[in-house]
Amino acid sequence: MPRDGTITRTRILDATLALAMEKGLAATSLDEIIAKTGITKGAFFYHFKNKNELAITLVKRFAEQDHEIYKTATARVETLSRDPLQQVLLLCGLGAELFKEVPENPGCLMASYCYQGDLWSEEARQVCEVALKEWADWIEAKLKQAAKKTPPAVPVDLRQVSEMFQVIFEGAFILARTYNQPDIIARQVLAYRDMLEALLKPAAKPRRKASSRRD
Amino acid sequence: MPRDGTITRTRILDATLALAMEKGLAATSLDEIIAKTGITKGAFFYHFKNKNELAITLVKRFAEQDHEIYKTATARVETLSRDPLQQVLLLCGLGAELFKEVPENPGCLMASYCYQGDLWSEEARQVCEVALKEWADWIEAKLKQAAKKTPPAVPVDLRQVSEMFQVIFEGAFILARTYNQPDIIARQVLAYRDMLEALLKPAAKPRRKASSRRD
DNA sequence: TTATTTATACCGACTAGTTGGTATAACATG
DNA sequence: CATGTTATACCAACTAGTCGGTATAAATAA
Repeated sequence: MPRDGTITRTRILDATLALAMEKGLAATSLDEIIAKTGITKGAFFYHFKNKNELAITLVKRFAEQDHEIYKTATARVETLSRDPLQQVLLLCGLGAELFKEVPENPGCLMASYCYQGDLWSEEARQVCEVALKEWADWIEAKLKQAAKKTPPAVPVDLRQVSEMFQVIFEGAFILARTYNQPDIIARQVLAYRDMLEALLKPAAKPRRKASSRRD
Repeated sequence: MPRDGTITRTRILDATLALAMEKGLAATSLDEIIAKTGITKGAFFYHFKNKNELAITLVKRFAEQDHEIYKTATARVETLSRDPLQQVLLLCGLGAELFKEVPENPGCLMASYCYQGDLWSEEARQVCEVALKEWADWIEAKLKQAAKKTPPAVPVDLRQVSEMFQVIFEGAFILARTYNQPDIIARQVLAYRDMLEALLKPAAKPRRKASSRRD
């Protein structure tokens, strides 16, 4: 076996992700990608048959990493609490924590693709849809359990409330960039958490466990 | 004065907006723009000195139109109700109504620019920031009035809750595109409205609101 | 052992077409 | 006419993608 090509391949993907987050993949030329990776045209086209295949590969990897985060995060909150509402609230807390330490260019590759038609193939769309829906499905199940115990004071579509979890992230990324203020992401997720709590927590029953609350 | 160039100018902007929403401005060539407008290169460069100036002009127009919507919408809800919370809830209702009839490519030009670094100049950023903040400012003022009358059951950052209005829209645009399901925009705004109501509306039963939270 | 084969990994000059942008002449209208 | 508006022709730089060739290292064979 010759030199290990997967290293180069990974470096291409990493470089491309960084550039895509910074300026969008559509506006990123292959020359920039190979320059940042430190390889040549030939090497690039050995690993990817064209730019579009690179785009698909990149978003698939992004979705896989998202899936890993989903699995570990949900598993973790399910061990931290037995109450479904608390589990969701904790998940929000974890999400906020993830964006406490601010990444260089906070954003979502899927959202980036959304607004760049060339990359938004049906294949990429489906990958993203699946990746997003698993979060909403999990949250919805939890919220419905919670609502059974303590029905919300106003009639509300719990599916939408669940999908709002993703909506908050995607929207917050955009505001973070527009305001040049990355901490808005964590703040928004926490605000969403608090609104969830107001919507679904038991009214005045003294059976409340002390949950540590950040300041 | 000879022929009226403002017509051509407007047609250029309209064509560009449509293309930018569909595939992103970075991936849209001037040739496509002039083809869609039905003019030639010469006419284009008479009206705009380069592509970047077109981008700035377009986002400024977008922000102006947004400002008009803001003015009429807030004025309208302020006549429809005297209660600040109801005004905000009505504003959400209006927002949902706007996206009931689905536009061809639901989305926000500002968000599109966000993810395409070339266009995201500091000038464009500031235009967007101002446009977005006036909504949040108005909502925040209303929610603070409402919270004075009926404090929320959980401690919550009302500034974040106000900015969430924009966050919901921006995030919902992305989910609408990802799910290929444009009605998610209206649904999300309505879910946000319902959560607002749960957070701030006077309790049906005039019970005591002892929010004793020891941290 | 050593020579040969084979498959993977990579290089960099090249091409055909596209890009944003310019130069300049023609046209319209007061 | 003069000024504002549009058209044609063109360019230099850049684009994605190709192609012939090279380097590496393991497997095989002498």
